[in-house]
Amino acid sequence: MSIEAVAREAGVSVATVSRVFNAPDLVRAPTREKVRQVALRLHYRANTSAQTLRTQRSKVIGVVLPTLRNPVFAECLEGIATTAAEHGYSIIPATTSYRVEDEEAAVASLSGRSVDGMVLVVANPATSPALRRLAAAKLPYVLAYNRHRRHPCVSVDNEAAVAEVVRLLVARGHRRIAMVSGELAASDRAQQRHEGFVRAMRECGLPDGELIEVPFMDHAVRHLTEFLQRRGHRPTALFCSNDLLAIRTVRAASQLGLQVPHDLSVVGFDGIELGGDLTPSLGTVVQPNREIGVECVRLLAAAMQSGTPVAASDSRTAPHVFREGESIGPGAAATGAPLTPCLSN
Amino acid sequence: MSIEAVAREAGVSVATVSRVFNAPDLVRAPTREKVRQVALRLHYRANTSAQTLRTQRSKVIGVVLPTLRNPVFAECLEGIATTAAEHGYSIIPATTSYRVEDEEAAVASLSGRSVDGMVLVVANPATSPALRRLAAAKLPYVLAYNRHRRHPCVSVDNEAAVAEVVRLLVARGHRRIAMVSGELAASDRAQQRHEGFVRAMRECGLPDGELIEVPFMDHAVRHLTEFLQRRGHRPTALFCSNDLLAIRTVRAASQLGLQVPHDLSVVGFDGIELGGDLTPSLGTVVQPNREIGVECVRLLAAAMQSGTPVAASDSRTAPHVFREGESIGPGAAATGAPLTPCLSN
DNA sequence: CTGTTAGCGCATTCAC
DNA sequence: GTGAATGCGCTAACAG
Repeated sequence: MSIEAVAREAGVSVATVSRVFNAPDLVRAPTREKVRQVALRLHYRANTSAQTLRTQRSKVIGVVLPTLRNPVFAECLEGIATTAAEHGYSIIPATTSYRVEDEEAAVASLSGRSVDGMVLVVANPATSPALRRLAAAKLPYVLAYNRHRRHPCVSVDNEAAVAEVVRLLVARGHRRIAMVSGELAASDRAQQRHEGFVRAMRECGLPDGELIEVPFMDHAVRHLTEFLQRRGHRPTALFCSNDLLAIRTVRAASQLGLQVPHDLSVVGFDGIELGGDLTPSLGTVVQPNREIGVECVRLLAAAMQSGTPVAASDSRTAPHVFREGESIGPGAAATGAPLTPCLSN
Repeated sequence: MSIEAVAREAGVSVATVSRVFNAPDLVRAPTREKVRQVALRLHYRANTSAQTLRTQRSKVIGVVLPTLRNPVFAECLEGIATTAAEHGYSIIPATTSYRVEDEEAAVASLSGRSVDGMVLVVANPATSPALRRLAAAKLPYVLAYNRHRRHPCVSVDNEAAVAEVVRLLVARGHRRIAMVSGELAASDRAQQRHEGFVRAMRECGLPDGELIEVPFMDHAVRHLTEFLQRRGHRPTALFCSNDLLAIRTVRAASQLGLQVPHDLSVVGFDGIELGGDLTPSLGTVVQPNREIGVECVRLLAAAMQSGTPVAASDSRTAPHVFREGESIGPGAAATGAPLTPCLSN
């Protein structure tokens, strides 16, 4: 089942067989058909390693992401995989568990696999050593979810999205709004969303919104339960930096006997598919997770085609949409207080 | 950064450089160190394609699964990826969207990538043409979640697990129990779980449990809503063939004003991580999804090491555990009716 | 212990 | 249009 076997069986040279698959036009139709037939009969499949070695192009895209346990990334990877396949690429995923050192290791490992390009979700593009390496290796790459002016990124406008959420909550009468987040230091997304939150609260003339930082996802429920218990003058709405956190926030509330949304409104961010099927359904900022993956691959494919790296200026801002959900109710402060100016936006 | 460059720079032959990385013991310590240092300085990374071409082993495991949008498979893939990495393998995943023809395509594509082995989740091992090919190609493979005596599988005992669920529901007073499933024809798991359901109901002396078949996951909620509405004498408990379905069942109930678990108990199957954080938390049969992936890779690694295919007799039954959840309440029929014999098991 | 050498399977000049 | 020959980078004999 090597090219040579096919050549022999078809009574032509290996070069001709190669041409039949890589440049059919250069081969006379009868010869071409003959070869194709023989190849089919012998179940011939070109050896990818040999092709890669010879052409120096592997037709493989490396994918680095934090974890598949967060549906956001699983959905995105699905988009990446599908689109890559459409373009004739395979993918090799590697997960980092949010560990920066693992980002480097993953990039190194994938480079060794001589991938043609990479899609990655890093903790923070500004400080990622993995990215320096990539750039140095002149390997085309695109970041997903990250957002940085010096790197090619596909992501939503986190700050704008959060601002919309805050305005919406305010419009519904909420005044005491707090934000729930994982460690801010852990990712640029968390920082940007928090940034947007702080700014939007200010613009709405509200006191600085409190930040509830949950260090470990595993302890989120306990952490949040304690917070909600401790606070005397409880927030009427919690904006969560991601859907997984939002789901846990709902649980924490319920464990204290608080009804969502009656006693507490909860908003998420990410738009994981499950969210809409939950009870109460999760109000959230929906990112087009699958499409983000798709777009990353498209950019990458174009770059790999032309042999040029993807430029930072090729970055795309993916559209986000707010999805209404039953987890959001009217604020207790529906006292007819005057609407703040920011609502006119 | 080829092996030759390193050899030249270190003043040794390429063979020595190769040995330093593949059989260090064969090289005198000083030489070894010298080479290592040079390699490090030159950022040398062995070219995987060349290695593959030469050794005929790619150190890659192909993974075929239905979708990453079901957390079950995402969790499993995470286990596969991690364990593969520990064994020095990369993975190339391919998704089939539950389409049998895509299973074949995926296997073909991965074979072309000359993977050393494969982990797959197929619709039905008994009828899968993809598996025939694999066996013919003498490529070692392991099935995850599938269960078939003629193939090496890692899976839980679906029938036994379902029987436990039924008994538990009966013990809590439920008598009218129905099962919710996707298309039975779509997978052996669905069939086995249904099989177990029917048998357990019978063993408990209950009338044949009704089956609610939901053809498309997307319409699950609507479908279930209609069912619950239509039925006069409604079941008091619904056993769902998987967690995604269970979540949607809860939603359908809630849309009709039914309280879970007060008016209806819902049990799932799969044990996706999210389930425990939902409100109400999801009672379900927990499969060790990550571990299933881990075990598949272990079996595969052993086989690839020894050059022998994985035998059907190497199949493992992964332990399942029932996770209690708030979605399960007492049956309305807590009338003090005598417990059925099957409860003594 | 180390060096020389022959392919692994293929794409791609360069002749014809 | 087609064939012969070269080498991609590496490992595994085999020689020394």
